[in-house]
Amino acid sequence: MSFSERVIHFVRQIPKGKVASYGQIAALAGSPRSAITVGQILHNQSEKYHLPWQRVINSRGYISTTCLEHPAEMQASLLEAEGVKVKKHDGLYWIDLKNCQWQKEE
DNA sequence: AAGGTGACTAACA
DNA sequence: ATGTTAGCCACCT
Repeated sequence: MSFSERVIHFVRQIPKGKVASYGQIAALAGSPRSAITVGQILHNQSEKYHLPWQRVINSRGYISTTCLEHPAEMQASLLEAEGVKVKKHDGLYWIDLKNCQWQKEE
């Protein structure tokens, strides 16, 4: 099972209404320093694997996509549609991790 | 197959 | 406290 497959596996486990950070997923997938790679995988694989890519954000709770095909505003509305409170501050979207971050149970 | 890259982070200045 | 920098490492070309 490759790293990307594990990433996909865990991203799919993020419950509706919650979010996780790239680092969090990377750690679950067994490579804590590969947060940025998680982003690459989501960028490339989200469509073909039907992933809830919008539930993965950076460690500060900000939406950090720079991808034109999947802009931050799209991600924000997807999250809002799931019940996640997305706030906007100076053109940046952010989520209160204290309330919305996914805590995976062991 | 090798090297560049980035939807990240944590550590500095 | 905020802005910048330098590691990171699996993915894609």
